[in-house]
Amino acid sequence: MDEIDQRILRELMENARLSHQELSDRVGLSPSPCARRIKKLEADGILSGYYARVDEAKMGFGFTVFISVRLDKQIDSQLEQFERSVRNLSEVVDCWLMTGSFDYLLRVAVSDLSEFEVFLTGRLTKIPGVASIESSIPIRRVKDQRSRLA
Amino acid sequence: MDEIDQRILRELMENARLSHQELSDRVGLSPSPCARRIKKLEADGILSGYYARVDEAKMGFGFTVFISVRLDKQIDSQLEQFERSVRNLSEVVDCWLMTGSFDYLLRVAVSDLSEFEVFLTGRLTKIPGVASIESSIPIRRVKDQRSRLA
DNA sequence: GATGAAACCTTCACCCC
DNA sequence: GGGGTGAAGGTTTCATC
Repeated sequence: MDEIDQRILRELMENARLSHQELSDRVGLSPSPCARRIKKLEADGILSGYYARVDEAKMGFGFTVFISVRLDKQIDSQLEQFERSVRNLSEVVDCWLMTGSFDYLLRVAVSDLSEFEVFLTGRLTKIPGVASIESSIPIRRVKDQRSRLA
Repeated sequence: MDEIDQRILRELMENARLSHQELSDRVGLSPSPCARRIKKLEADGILSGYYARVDEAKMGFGFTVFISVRLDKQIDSQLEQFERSVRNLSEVVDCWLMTGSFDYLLRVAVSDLSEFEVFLTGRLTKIPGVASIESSIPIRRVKDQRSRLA
């Protein structure tokens, strides 16, 4: 992992569709060593996938809410059930299990406040074991780097 | 935007490197109408980019911390200065401006607790106007869908 | 929405330092 | 060990139906 690998990662993080030829221009190498390095980064699991970004606002889900959830019991079976439910809820785009009070932190994408209410009362609070919920509404995203490089 | 467009988006969200041929097999179309639909989705801004994912743990930044930051004054110039600083801090991978108490919510990726301390005391608290900081440490990511489709 | 031809890109063996 | 070259095979693109 040298300076050139770093530059390759930086370029691909911004544009995964760059051809080896264009990439090789930008990092100062010819296409085939470039391709070889990419193959190695993939084999090592450092490059762990390529994905398209879909604009949430354009899809009609431009209203984001962060939700902290506490369960009434922190037993395995209840965590598993909650996590299974959350994975099946299309509104939940991100979810972390937190230390401390054994909360979950969720990022939810909906169309507006009224759809959020439907989600909250009709879906999230229906999951067994959900004890309390706290919502925070963001104004805008300031930075979205997706993962750290250096 | 019909069922086939949805399926194209779903496939590309999982694997942006799919060739038009393979994609066309999966959605039940031949390659060129497939390519035309992708072009249109890109032109409409629905497909807003293609990104490589870099494994944070493999890069040595497997320790994630969420931080809530409050500024002492919520005036424009101070928000701007804070946001400029945050964009320049490589440890900060995600940042949202929140409603309510005009906090920022940050996701920070570091190697371990000691690097986190360096970041906290050496960088974040050095930004002018930072009044209070609250850290939360996640155990693991339960869901990472990146954006909502349906 | 499908077909097919031209242009382009990726891949790999091989050579070089 | 790592970088360059070139040819074969596959992919994207576009006019056309």
